[in-house]
Amino acid sequence: MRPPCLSPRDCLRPLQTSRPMVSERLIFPMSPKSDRPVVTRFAPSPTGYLHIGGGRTALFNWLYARGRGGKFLLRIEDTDRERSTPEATAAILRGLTWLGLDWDGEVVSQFARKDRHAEVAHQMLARGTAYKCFSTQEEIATFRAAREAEGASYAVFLSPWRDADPASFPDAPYAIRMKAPRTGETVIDDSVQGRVVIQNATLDDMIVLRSDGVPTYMLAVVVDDHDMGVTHVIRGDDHLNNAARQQMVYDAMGWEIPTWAHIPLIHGPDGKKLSKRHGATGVEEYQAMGYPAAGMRNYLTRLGWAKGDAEIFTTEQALQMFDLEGIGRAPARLDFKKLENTCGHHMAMADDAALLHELGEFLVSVGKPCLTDDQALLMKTALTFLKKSAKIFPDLVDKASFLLISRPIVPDEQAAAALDTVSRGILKSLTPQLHNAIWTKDALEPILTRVAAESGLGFGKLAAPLRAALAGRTVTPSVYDMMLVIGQDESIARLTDAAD
RNA sequence: GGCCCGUUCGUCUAUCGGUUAGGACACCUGGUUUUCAACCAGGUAAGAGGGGUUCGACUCCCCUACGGGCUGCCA
Repeated sequence: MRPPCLSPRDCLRPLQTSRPMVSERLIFPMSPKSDRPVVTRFAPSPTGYLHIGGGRTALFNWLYARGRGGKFLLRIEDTDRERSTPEATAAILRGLTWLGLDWDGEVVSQFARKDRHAEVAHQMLARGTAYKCFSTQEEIATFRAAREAEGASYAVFLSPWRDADPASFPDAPYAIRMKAPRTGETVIDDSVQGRVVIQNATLDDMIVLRSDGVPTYMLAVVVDDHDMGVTHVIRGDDHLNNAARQQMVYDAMGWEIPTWAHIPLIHGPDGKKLSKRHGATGVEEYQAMGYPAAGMRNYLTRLGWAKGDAEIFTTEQALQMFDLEGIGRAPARLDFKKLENTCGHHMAMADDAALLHELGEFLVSVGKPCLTDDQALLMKTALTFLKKSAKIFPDLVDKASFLLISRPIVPDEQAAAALDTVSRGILKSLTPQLHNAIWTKDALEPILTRVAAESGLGFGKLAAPLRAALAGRTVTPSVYDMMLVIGQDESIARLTDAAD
């Protein structure tokens, strides 16, 4: 995977549009969009962090494009200067990177393209598909209030300037409004929602360029998506209604409409819109909670999408399977139990070296000390069995505590109880027999079994003090596994410590 | 208020007019075991409600209820 650039400052460059305004129609001369390579994009606003729902939207876009040999682009919708921050952009890039979603080309700054947006607004003016509107916000408010007073069920603002004679134009600031069709209907042919029909009468002439010359979001998305060659717009269904107005811009400019795919939002466990009170909403919080990225991807892919009974799959398999047809239309709820279970499968499937590496990243992300070289070595060996039962990283660290601690081992309350006088005596008789033992499970097993039998105990009774001595606690991995990992000398030393 | 979208086990979902409505998570029971897990086997559990259409509806249509979204010179 290509290392994505991490400095937002370096990344935010305007999209290279070498094509002059006259050549829009020539960008994809003859080929219908179905023949073109897929281009998708993720376009977050840098107002906070990467929301888990945004992460899933990005994932869907990434899977769809990459699974088809297409491109996945990233655009930061930073036109709201008040709310956009470079820190938020950095957080979004970090979140995507952690999820393993790499993007093609440079990150596009929407704000940096404002001149291009304004240019298109003026083109619309020239084409007669937009007009100058001199109405003030007060006039608009008055208009709406009047209509509502008349009992209108909805108040679509009708600008008096729509068909006004240019000779009557005052010398005043104006906004550019799209001249939207007043009658008929706009049909959104959506790959997820199906055929959605919007009555044009319910839509007003939206502003494409504000009176201060700043383009609006509605115009900017369309221009950017077009210029970036986006073929498939996969985004939250909160944009479904917007799609109708945006489609009008495509029509006004004679541009080819992309394939729409409006996916449902993610809800919290209680079915309400996912918010802070449900706990984690930011992707990075999930990283800090210790969910492995591969498990996270798998879970998020299955949340709102399905292909038969497929539940646990690798990213490569997801790339193969993912399609728009499998996306559901109802919002899905986050289920932490299932997330954890999915992560457990991925933990068990993971390559040891890769897992060790990701564990290191997890420790860094939560500000815990990195493993020492010695610990890492032991961990690498222990991973072969630890990963089978651990689900998330904190789980893994906890199960590995026996190799992270060092002598003298301080037993916890239960461990101390297990190391009573009788048990210590048994350990005392066991230790000498280990000095010359061959350090394999096959060789150790008969020794421990014999000692247990000689003490008149079942092996289970011997295991308790062994755990206490080796790990300082009573809940641990198998005693053989632990002894093999920490080695003969260390094992004997710990047993000797405990026996005294 | 208006418009748009949605509604299958507790949760994620399969089904694309005819199925004993399937799988996964969770839960319960049993097994295995060296503790906790993990693992294995089994079980409980669903078409929001009401009308149509049809020989036959979870599936198609309408209404209601509930949830969500949009309705800005925000994105």
